[in-house]
Amino acid sequence: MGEIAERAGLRKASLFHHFRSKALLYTEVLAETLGDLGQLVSAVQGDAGEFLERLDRLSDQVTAYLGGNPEAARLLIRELVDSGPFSTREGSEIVQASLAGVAGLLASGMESGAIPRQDPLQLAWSMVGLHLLWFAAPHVLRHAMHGGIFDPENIESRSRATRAQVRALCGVQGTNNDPGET
Amino acid sequence: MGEIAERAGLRKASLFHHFRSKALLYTEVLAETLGDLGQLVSAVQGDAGEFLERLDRLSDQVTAYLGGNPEAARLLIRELVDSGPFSTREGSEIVQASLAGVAGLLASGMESGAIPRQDPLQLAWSMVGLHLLWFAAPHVLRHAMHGGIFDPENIESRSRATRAQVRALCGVQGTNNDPGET
DNA sequence: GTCTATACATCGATAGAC
DNA sequence: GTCTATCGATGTATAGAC
Repeated sequence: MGEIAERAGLRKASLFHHFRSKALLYTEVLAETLGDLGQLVSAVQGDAGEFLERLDRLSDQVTAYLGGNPEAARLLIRELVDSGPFSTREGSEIVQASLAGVAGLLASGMESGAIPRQDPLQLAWSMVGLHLLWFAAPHVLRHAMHGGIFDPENIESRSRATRAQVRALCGVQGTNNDPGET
Repeated sequence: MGEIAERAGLRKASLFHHFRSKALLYTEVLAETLGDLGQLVSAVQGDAGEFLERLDRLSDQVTAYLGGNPEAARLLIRELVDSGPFSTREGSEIVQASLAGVAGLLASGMESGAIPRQDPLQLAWSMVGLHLLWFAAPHVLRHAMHGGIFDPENIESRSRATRAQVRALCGVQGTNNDPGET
């Protein structure tokens, strides 16, 4: 809390005036991040159009969001692996709902024949991991990515790779190799 | 350190007799885990046989290891997303080497034509995420998996799904749906 | 090697002046 | 609303007896 206050340009006691506890501050930030991503899933679910197009759109938007909010992926992964307030309280339902949303989207793709039938939950969870972990470990990949993970050029490169990997993971054929599309 | 000492059946001061600092204890545990997994990769690299067979073997062995060591995946993910001692010191090279090992294995599969050409690093990292995150968030998936993630039956189920997902992620066709093999 | 006791620092949170 | 000052708890680590 001391460091947060310092970066915000005030003292620790003043920060406690705006957030009555550390847990409340944390919960507020996390809820916003989780809500943003959940909205991306909901939007794609309600959209019209081919399943694969919607899947690509979701991949792109998630990548853009995580790329534009460098703390988001780390924050989420830490909450998922540690048992934070969102896993013990009713916040757990939010996580479950988000995951079920992704699984439902994938299940609809299986029913329409766009992707092969498989366990939607395991597929959804692997997809979440695929998206999150890339942006959650900046220092591990900094050696290999010139300019760092959050460099706009590298985000664009990751966006293309993610789209292809998500399709491949779902079992869509012939789209794994980087297509010539710009 | 107090809780660790308690579980080990001695007092905190006695634990500090065996490990001179908390960081040294942590480093020792993490190095063992990282070494175990690195050895799995090295073994598969040196093996003979078809690429896809070796890839399946690696998937199975990694799943078995993570399933048999419930703290391993969480430990690794936390070290990767936080910047622990293994990211600032020369331990970073160990992580880089492990990742490069997986990337190298995948690159060899591309050269032999077993899988489509693509960025080996991005593919390797996504594969790492696919393996780790499943076993790193037990409480999130406990609702959906009866008996919990580490139930032997569920580990077996995850092993089949992982093998198929890894192949699919690499771009191998026609293996995504759970095959009839047992 | 293990213990009790304690030094020393940090952290979440509060009290009360301005 | 922000500040200084401080409480109380916790945590890493050490001292020294046994």
